[in-house]
Amino acid sequence: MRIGEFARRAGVTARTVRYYESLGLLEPGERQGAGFRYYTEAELARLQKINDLKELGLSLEEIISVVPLYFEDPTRIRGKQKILEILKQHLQETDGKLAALAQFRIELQAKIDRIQQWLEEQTQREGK
Amino acid sequence: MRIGEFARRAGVTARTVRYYESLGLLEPGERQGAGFRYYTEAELARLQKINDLKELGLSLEEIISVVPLYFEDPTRIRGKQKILEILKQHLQETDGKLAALAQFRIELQAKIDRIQQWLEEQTQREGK
DNA sequence: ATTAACTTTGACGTAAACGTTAACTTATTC
DNA sequence: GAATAAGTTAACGTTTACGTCAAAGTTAAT
Repeated sequence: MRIGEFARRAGVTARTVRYYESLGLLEPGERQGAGFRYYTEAELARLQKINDLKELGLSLEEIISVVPLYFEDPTRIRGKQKILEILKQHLQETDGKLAALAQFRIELQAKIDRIQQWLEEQTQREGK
Repeated sequence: MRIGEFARRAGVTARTVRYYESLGLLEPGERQGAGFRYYTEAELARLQKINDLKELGLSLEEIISVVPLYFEDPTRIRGKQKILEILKQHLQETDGKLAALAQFRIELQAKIDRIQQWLEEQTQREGK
């Protein structure tokens, strides 16, 4: 498929796709005819995974180092020792974020409960 | 304390402090003498909470709406209904992120285990 | 053949979140 | 009192992640 359909199906713009290619996040799509890029379903899956990782708050630079793990045999990737270190660091950061987000959630819930309860008391006090 | 010490203790720069004040994230520090800002321990606590929320990936704009809840009686804050909606949305987004991060962690751990096991097999195969 | 839709590259613009610099004043230390 | 450190505002610079535009060409449908 061409870049417009590729981008649409992934929920991004063609500009984004060319930008990711320039970063090395996406392979240069196979060029045909007058230089048009053509993409495969496999490449679409990769772009969708990139989107997922972005949603997690990873920067594009971080995604560059992480995304190969989803589409290549990890044992065949170059520089495994280094990747192992990067992964462990990611894991540690992820654990920290999980804990912080869970705490944030508890605090949020408590405040929601408090405001909600107060509003209900106000409503009852108004005789409604 | 003055802005330099205030920033240092919070782990940010004076530029950041002035920027946050311009956004309304921080109260304008009390001015003395020739316009120097002076800050209190309470304001330091607020700045540290802002940092914590930033670490969670919230934008400064989002932090503006969330941070008052930590330092003011939620029932006394203006526009409670609206804040309740914002909080509920945050809670929903936080739950989504928690689930996604947990999944991401599982995937990361699995890949770490796989690479680690392969490396160990390599080492044993080398008779070392 | 015509036309609409799509593509290309390059480059400037935008937003968020500051960093850095300049010019000037004040506070602190010796 | 001099020297040094710290403070002020304003403004331009930087980075990340694109958006938008221009100019020109290609592809696909009719």
